[in-house]
Amino acid sequence: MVNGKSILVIDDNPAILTAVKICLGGTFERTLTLTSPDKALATIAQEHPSVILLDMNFSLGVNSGQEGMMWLTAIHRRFPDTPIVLITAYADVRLAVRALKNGAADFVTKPWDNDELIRVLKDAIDKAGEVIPLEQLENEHVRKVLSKCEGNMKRAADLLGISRQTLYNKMKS
Amino acid sequence: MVNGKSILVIDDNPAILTAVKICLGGTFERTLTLTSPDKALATIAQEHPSVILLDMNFSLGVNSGQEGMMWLTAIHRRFPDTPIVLITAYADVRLAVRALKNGAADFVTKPWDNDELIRVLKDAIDKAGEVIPLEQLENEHVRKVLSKCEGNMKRAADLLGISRQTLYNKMKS
DNA sequence: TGTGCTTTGTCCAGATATTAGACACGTTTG
DNA sequence: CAAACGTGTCTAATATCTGGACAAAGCACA
Repeated sequence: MVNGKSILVIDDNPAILTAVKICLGGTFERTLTLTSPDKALATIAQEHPSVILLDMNFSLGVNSGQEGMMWLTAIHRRFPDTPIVLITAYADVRLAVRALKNGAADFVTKPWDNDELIRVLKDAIDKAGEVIPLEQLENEHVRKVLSKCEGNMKRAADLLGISRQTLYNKMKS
Repeated sequence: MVNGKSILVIDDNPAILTAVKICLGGTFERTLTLTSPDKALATIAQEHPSVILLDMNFSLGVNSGQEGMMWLTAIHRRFPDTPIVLITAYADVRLAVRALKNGAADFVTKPWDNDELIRVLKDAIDKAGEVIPLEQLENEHVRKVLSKCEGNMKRAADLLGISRQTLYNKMKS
């Protein structure tokens, strides 16, 4: 966990798994693979991969992506800190949108571009690693709510669950 | 602003504009339209629409969506509280992903389904209207960081920019 | 196995922030 | 106009945050 990044790739096609493994070998210290998401949760719990690359289409013939979406939500709920990048052969905008709304870090389509895949995975890890100081988070949220209330400090304070004076103080700084 | 929701539709095709206007007439109290995003910022500042429906492809022949993406970021930066739903004729997954990452509330493709469009727009408004109390936001963030630090409270407190004891207190509640 | 370094849980006392309440004043609204 | 509402400001009690300290526990590594 000190510095070497690891990745867990889940795809039911062993050929893809091999290809990805070779492609990512130079980037990640360890590349774990699974041909089925069944044991994904256990594997993640044990190995703590830095990022997960999850194929959306399992159970041959079912290409709606329901399967992958289900696993995405399951994994994301269990490990909200581990970024999940989805990959699918069926470029479906609606699916991609739904995936991102369900917590996916990114969404790429097959056939993929190696460099782009690596960039996407790195970005996902970087973004997941960022930690926003509490005060900054607070300030940003306060400003957002205040602007939504069109400057009405009383209402904003109310919505935020703090007193009006406290909101004053927070604005000064 | 009390209850009647308004929408601003930006599309360079007047026919689409008319179609959308009719489709949304029963849902929104006011439907504003623009055939070019040039005056979008001014219009938004003046009219405060509840949601914006923005077409991605202006300047005929340029279909990469760059134009729309530019306007998305510009509008989103200026009015972060106003949800922006993108619409495009060119179903491009990569574009959709980038749009969502750039702050779009949703992404739909032409031809659209009226009911779905209305649902998406309503969702966008609802989501934008939600206000999370400051304490809840704080707690969620603290727990996230703490789990990312694998329970190491000293490091978590450090990353959060608070003292270790304060983190203790926050955990108790 | 032992030695250092880090982390933990707990305490303290001073500094800072938050709170409810109050007040005069300006603005909105019916 | 009058009532209701928001603002800016103040106070005093309360709560929270902070740095510092301490022994004990955990861990890394020779």
